[in-house]
Amino acid sequence: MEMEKLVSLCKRRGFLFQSSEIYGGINGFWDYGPLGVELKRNIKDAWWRDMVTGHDDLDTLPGAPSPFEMTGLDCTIIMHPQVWKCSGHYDLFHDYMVDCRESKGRYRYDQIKGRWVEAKGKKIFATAGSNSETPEVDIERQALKFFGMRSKNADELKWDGPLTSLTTLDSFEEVLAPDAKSLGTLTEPREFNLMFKTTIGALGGEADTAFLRPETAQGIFVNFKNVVDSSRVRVPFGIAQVGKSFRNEITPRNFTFRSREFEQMEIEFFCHPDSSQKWYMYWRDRRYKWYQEMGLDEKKLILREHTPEELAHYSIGTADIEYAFPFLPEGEYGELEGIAHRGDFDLRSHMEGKLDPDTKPMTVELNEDGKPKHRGSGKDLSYRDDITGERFVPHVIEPSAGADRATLAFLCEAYTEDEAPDDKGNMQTRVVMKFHPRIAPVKASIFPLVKKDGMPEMAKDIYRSLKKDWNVFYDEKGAVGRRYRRQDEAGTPFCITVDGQSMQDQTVTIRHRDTLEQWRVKADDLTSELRKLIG
RNA sequence: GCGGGUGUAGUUCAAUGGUAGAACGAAAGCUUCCCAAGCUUUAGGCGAGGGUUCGAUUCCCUUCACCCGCUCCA
Repeated sequence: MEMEKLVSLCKRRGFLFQSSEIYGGINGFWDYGPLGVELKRNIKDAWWRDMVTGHDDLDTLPGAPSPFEMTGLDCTIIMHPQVWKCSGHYDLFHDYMVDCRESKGRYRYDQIKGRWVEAKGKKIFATAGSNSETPEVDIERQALKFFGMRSKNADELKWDGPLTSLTTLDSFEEVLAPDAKSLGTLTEPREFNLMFKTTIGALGGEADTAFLRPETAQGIFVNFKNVVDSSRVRVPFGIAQVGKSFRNEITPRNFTFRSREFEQMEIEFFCHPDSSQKWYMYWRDRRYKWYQEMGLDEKKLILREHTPEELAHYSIGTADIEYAFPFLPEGEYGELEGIAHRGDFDLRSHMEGKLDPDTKPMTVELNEDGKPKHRGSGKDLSYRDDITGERFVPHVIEPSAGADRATLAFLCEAYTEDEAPDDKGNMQTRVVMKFHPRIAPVKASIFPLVKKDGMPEMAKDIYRSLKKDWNVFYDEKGAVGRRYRRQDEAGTPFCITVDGQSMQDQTVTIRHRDTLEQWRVKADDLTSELRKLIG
């Protein structure tokens, strides 16, 4: 499927529009149209229903180590700035980048490593980029190439000092960039603010700077104690939240896949440290299955465990659920959801001050004065098990899903072109959005076969009665075949048609979107029939 | 942020230094007893700003957006 066809259908049928389009659009922001808003809401509702309100607290679910509880939360987008300092976002999101004028490459300032080296009477700082697995080797190769030397003469290179970061240099004059052939091609470090800044108060100055949240998760962590104190939940339990987040992506790309304003569906699941590994595996497998149950093709979906090098050391595991989006090259997948084992990093950071993830066991990161770099709340966020009497800081499993990415995946998955006969029996290309009935924007469309003989009246009655339970649509205009095809493009799974026989025996036909099959049911049974079909 | 490409109606496209056409789609009506192509009618557009010119949708500059590659993706 070509992506342009889907993008054009989304615009044409009102799934997705570019934000602020009449002003020329704005990069990285997208609006959901009349059909899109229903689709996305259905996805979010299905998630909330399946994970939270529909959750059975009493029994042990298949694959789960024990029964558990689920509850919800809805917190603000703007939070106390200290939240982002302790979460680590403040430091991580203020990356300095340098660009190479020669290679056009861009590098994280602090991740370029290099060594001073002298040969042929010239001293340079040879470097390797952050993606280099063998920086020492790459740096030597760079140096040899620059000096025009062969590798057998490598011992003529006079190294001065150990591998060090570019950040230790005052000037880039003598720097040989990772992919450059000449010296001094790097620009000055420039700050990239990956968090959106805003100002609190009409007169706010620098001291009143706040941030739009880059993830919903932190709101759950900072409310952990509130939820425990107010809701009688016991570990293990999860807190779910759906809401907007904001990231100043450097390059928004691929339709809505990488947007600057986006919506997340996140769970923070709190459990005992001893059982966290099992819970991690439980959530990973359960969430993977969920996408398949909602209609994503198993063959286009992978569960990718992060390699040990990708993991934060405090994490036992992180897995991505990834989908083979059509805009990606063959064999590549895009992340829909990440399931991360986060240990006690977050709760402890909000208690004690931002932890240094590179220490083991983790200790609070200190500044030059030996004080915490970012102070925590000082509040006790540990949990006491009333039955065992044990007190501990729970470990956290975080299934973090992108609502917009899920919506995009379902749109891509649904887009189908097949062949259907026209009124003369000739086969015609038919565009069908094959959404799972649960997420289809419109559940059913009701038509009078022709606009006379009492059919519209009966069809309208049916429309009104079904409207109480579902988003249904009524259409009496034009040829019925045209009306069917219009609903196919909207992804409506069922079309109900009132015909001549209906006037005699009060039955109507139901037409299935994917099979084109039709069968008759009593008009009075439509609600129960649809309930069966939609699930 | 860099390089390349593209911006004309809701969509897909055409033409032109003298203010734009088509197809499909949409709307209204007619017809129609089951899968978009029957009839009539209607609405709708040169991404934005500036310049050159008597005159710019067309040429030039800037900008914005989209696509591809690089970069980035905590």
